[in-house]
Amino acid sequence: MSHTVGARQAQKQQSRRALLDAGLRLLADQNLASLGVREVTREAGLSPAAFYRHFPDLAALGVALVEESLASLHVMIRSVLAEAGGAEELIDRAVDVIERHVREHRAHVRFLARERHGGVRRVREAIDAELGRFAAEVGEALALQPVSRGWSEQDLRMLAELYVDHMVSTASALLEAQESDPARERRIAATARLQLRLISLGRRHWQAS
Amino acid sequence: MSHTVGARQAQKQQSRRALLDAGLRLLADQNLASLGVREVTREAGLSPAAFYRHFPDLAALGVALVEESLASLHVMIRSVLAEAGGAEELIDRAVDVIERHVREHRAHVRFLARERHGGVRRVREAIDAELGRFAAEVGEALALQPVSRGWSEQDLRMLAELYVDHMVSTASALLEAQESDPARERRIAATARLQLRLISLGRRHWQAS
DNA sequence: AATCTCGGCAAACACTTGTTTACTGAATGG
DNA sequence: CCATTCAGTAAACAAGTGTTTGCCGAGATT
Repeated sequence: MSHTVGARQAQKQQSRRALLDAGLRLLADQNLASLGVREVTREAGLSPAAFYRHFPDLAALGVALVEESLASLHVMIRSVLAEAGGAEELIDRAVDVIERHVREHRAHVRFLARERHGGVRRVREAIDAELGRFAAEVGEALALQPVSRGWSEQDLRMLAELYVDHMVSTASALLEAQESDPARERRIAATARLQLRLISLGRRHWQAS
Repeated sequence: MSHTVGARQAQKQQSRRALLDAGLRLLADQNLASLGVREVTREAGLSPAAFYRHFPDLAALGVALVEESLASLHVMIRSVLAEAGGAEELIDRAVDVIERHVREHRAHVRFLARERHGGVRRVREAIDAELGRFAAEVGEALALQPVSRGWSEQDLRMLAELYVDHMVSTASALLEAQESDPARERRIAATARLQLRLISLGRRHWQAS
């Protein structure tokens, strides 16, 4: 009758969260490949054996973190694409959203940047499968914009990938900037805006060349 | 009288090379942070203690690898910038050179991609200090091109960074493509060319907007 | 109320780890 | 040719590792 899932399951979820959080915390200055089961359980306040009640592997924990991290990223992307408007406002809004996202999900973003080319194959694959899906989504959104009239499927895809790659680069750069120099952060954001403006300029003259 | 540096030093250099090569080999599917001294020396055919005759740290070995990797990258960049020509030929040449570079220095490129956001601070810093220097160098080269007449310092810098980031993204993508799908490699190269063309288009209309 | 499920624990397994030690023996230099 | 330098070694150190085992005791189920 209650909408809760049972105290049993709730406690299990709590432990699972503790493990994920502990992992995320430790991965702030470490690689997934160099993480240890004992290390994680110690940080989470559980016994080593408890880990195996939740994940078979550390790689599995990594994949779970990928899903989490990309869920929030997904929300972010949609919120940028949803609002229509002139190119300039869209650019400003996109950069603002990225900036805020990095600030509010620092751990997740760092995790993605670090493990995207990291040493654990399954995690790597999970990440760029999902980034590919992002590009597809961005591509569909671009297709709806009037500027894209007459663009081929391939052209749209390459533009979408350019945007996604640019977003990733910018996020990575912001990550390191935000925790040291606050002025550096503004400089990076400004650069990103200029770059997006240049791309948008190229876009307007595509095929008209 | 002989131009050799002495059998003594030569043997030491040989061991050092063995360590670097062993490290590079192991880092093909591992992170620097998860690498072990014993692991490296075992792979190199030396005793564990021998390692400390060459490096104080594994991080130091990492930094040495960064220097190696970026030396070859540096040569590559110069070879792209040296040849003048129309925008189209320049783009084709740039992509070709990147493609070849990734094929011929797979281990180095993978190392850079992996450790750029990896878990070892000193290595991370070494890498992006050097990438910053690249951007500066590219910026200077761009300034000499006629298309850049009237561009501010800041604009040149942001364009250079856009190019460098794009190069890094492309190289990373090629890395994974080359060792699986050969058709995928061509698709990535084609996409990169399109993206560079779009950027170059934006460049021509900058400030003329 | 009795039974079952199952998340968590402590302990034990057999290794692997980084680093220091005292040493050996070949190239070096006077 | 004798003394020195020094790259490389084997052995030992304490400390950490992943994973399995049997067990407990609190929810869940009947």
